[in-house]
Parts: sequence; structure tokens; C-alpha cells
Amino acid sequence: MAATHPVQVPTQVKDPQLVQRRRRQLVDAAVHLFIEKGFHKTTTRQLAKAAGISIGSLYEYVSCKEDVLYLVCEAIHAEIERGVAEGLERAKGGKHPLAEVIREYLLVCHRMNDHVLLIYQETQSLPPQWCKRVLDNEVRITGLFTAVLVQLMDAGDLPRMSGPSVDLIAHNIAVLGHMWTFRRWFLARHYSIDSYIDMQTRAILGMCRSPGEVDI
Amino acid sequence: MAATHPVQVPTQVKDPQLVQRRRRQLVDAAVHLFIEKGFHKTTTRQLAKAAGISIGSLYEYVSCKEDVLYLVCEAIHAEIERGVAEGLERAKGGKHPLAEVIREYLLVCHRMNDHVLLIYQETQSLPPQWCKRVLDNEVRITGLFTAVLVQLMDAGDLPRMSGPSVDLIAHNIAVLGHMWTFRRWFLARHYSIDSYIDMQTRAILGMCRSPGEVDI
DNA sequence: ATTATCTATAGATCTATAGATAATGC
DNA sequence: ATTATCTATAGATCTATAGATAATGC
Repeated sequence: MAATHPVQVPTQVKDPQLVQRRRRQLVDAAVHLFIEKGFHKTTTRQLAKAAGISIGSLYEYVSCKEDVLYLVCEAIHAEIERGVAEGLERAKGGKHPLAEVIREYLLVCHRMNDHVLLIYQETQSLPPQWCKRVLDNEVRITGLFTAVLVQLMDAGDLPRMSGPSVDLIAHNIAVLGHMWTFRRWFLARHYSIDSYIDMQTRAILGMCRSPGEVDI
Repeated sequence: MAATHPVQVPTQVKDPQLVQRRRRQLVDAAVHLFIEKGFHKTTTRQLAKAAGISIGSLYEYVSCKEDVLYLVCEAIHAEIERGVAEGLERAKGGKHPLAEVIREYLLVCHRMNDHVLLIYQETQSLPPQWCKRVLDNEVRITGLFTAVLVQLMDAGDLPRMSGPSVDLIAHNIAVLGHMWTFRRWFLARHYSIDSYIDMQTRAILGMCRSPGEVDI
């Protein structure tokens, strides 16, 4: 099989540090524009202007507008993952590690409200190979929850559940965090983030039961 | 306060039946185009052509491209709501009504996979007043679940829970249905719709517990 | 006369590049 | 000499409308 798709966003500029710096400028500007106007209604000129470079320069650092969106999505996922990983550290050794992790994660979603929403709305606008990578990020973050669940299960702090059950609960945790962002137009009017965390924590703990405990 | 925004999509055509017919043509064509290419990458000419009318006629039945998206979203929500309402009928008097409703709802989401996804991705592209109405639809559908939960609680078939708890569980049900569509790139590879329904039903039943039953 | 439909296009973008210019390092 | 940056614009769209034409009903 021949090398087909680039695995990195291509650039004409040789100096890697410069590339990194300019792309950070670009991403910082783009995040806000995309959140405010959406990807399609943001023009490349607006992107260049907000980043403080010319339209010509912009195309030295990315090959097309979609590349900018990809860089933005990567940056957002990196920050989310960092937030969750930090939360995980803090949760370890706590009294109720699962509740702690959920709390830290939901706080990350709360803090990155607009960013999470942006990923939901614009991932589809990415070219297939970038899209795949963004979804991989999503899977990797979900995997952090799986790991916690398995660890607690092995330690006897959670009932025994099948592999698929644990995986699905991990996805549920991930999505209930996102839900705070994509239903905030309703939820924020009826719940504070603290009460949301409280109630969703109970809900998730309720999901963790061995098959025998439930009768359908 | 003066009459501000139109509450109906405006049209130049007098015959209401004709309007309905042409708009149905338009919606049927648009759903597929929007799902395939997204709203922004679908042109008004493609819409007109797929609907079998001229671009000039199109603008007799809607005032702008966004109106078409709104009509599409309304049609999708109407079909989902009908599906859920039918499922609700069928569930009444069953052995485990909540599990039945969940099952019927998840099957609707499964059947309308692409449509649910479309709403998630493009609602943001609507003008504010249309956006609000689409979100209202979402709330109304969620309310169907609230009603079932309250009914079962009153009948003593579910533990007593606070109002906000019940509301949140209803939202969770709604979102876990959508999750099957917006995470299908992962879920469909690991779960059949039947096993998904099974496991999520257990998860949701697990959420329904009186405060005393859980310790955090 | 009124209503519905069509064709042709005005007018307004927007992306991406070509080619010129400035800055840097040997 | 090489690298980075800029300006100016080619080229390609795309939305929405004006104005002409056809169909309908009195």
C-alpha cells in the first residue's frame, strides 16, 4: 500500500518552532470565530486577520480552511484530555474515586462548554482522514473512564460487570458530560453545575450493577 | 410589543394545499441532500433540482435557504414524536412499561439514525427564532418520558424521586437515544441495536432510585 | 386578472494562488 | 540564497430576484 494521506497538516514553512507558534495564533483566533459564527460562516480572511497574519501567510501554514478546523479540534481534545488526566490524578486515593473522576470531568465540560459544543457541530465538516482522528480522540478519552471503572471493579469497589457493560458505561459518562454542553439551553436554566454533577453522579453509580441486581 | 418575527415560514403562493405539497417535495429532497453533504454544502439549485422545481419557484415557497432547513427539522421532529407516541400507546398495559417505552424510543432513534444526527449538526445553522422552535420540540419529546416516569412513580412502580431528578432522567433517556446515532461510528461496531437497548434499559432503570438507596 | 412557474443574471462573496517584497543567515 | 511574508486578484461559486411566460378561473 502506498503512502496516501498526510498524517500531519502540511506546511511550506521550514522552521518547526515558527510553525508551532503561528499555528497557535491561528487556533486561538479560530476557536473564538468558529464558536461565534460557525465554521462555514467564518472566512479565511477573518481567520487571518484575527490571527494577525495575512491571508497569504495563512496558506503557508495550512493547505486549506479545513486544516484550521482540524487544528482547532485537536487543540480542544488535547485540553480536555489534559483536564481529565489531571482530575484522575486528584481522584486517586480519594474516598470515592469514581464520583471524584465524574466530578472533575463534568467540571472540565462545564469550563469548556463552547469548545465541546463546537466539536459536536463541526466534526462532520472535516475531511474523512481528519474526522477519523478526531473520533479517535473521543474514543481515547472515553478509555480513561473505562480504565477507572475496571480498576474499581478489580478492587471490589464496584459490582462485577461484563466488558461491554463497562465500556458502555464509560461512553455514557462521556456523553452525559457533553450533554451539559449541548442541552445547556435547557439544563442551565433548571440546574446549577453542582446539582447537575450531584444528580448525574447518582445516576451513573446507579448504572453500575451486576446483572443479577436488576430484573427487567 | 409589535408583531416581530414570523411564526410560519412565509410564502408567496396563495393555495395552502399547493404550499403543503411543494414543501413536502422540498423537504423530502432536502433531507437526503443535507444528510449527504451537510446544509452549507448543499446549494439552493441542488435543492430545487432534487425537488423537481425551478430555483425561482423554490423562492416562492420559502424566503431563504435557512427556511428549508427549518422545514426539514420540523418534519423530522414530527416523525420522531409520532414514533414515540405510538410506542407509548403500545407500551401502556405492558408488563414493564418503562422498559417498553425505552425500547420503542431507541428503535425510533435507530430507524431515524441519519435524521437525528442531522438535527444535532445543523440546528445551530438556523436563525434564532427557528432554532428556538426546534429546541422546543426537543423539550416536548423529552416531556413524554417525564410523563411516563411520573405516572409509574405515582403508581408505586418506581421509587419516589424529586421533580428535578425525574426531569433529568427523562433528558438522559432522550440523550442516550441520540447517543446511538452520534456515536454509531463506535457503538455499531461493538453492539447490536438489541444489545444496546438491553444494556441501556438496565442503565436507565438503575438511575431510578430514591435518594436513600445510594451513598456517595 | 390572478396565480404559479420559469429562465437568466445581478451582485456579492470566498478560497486559494501568483508574483513581488522584505527579512534572515551564510 | 533562502525563507517568510505580503498584496492583489483569478477564478469559481452561490443566493436571491427581476422580469418574462404559462396556466388557471372568472
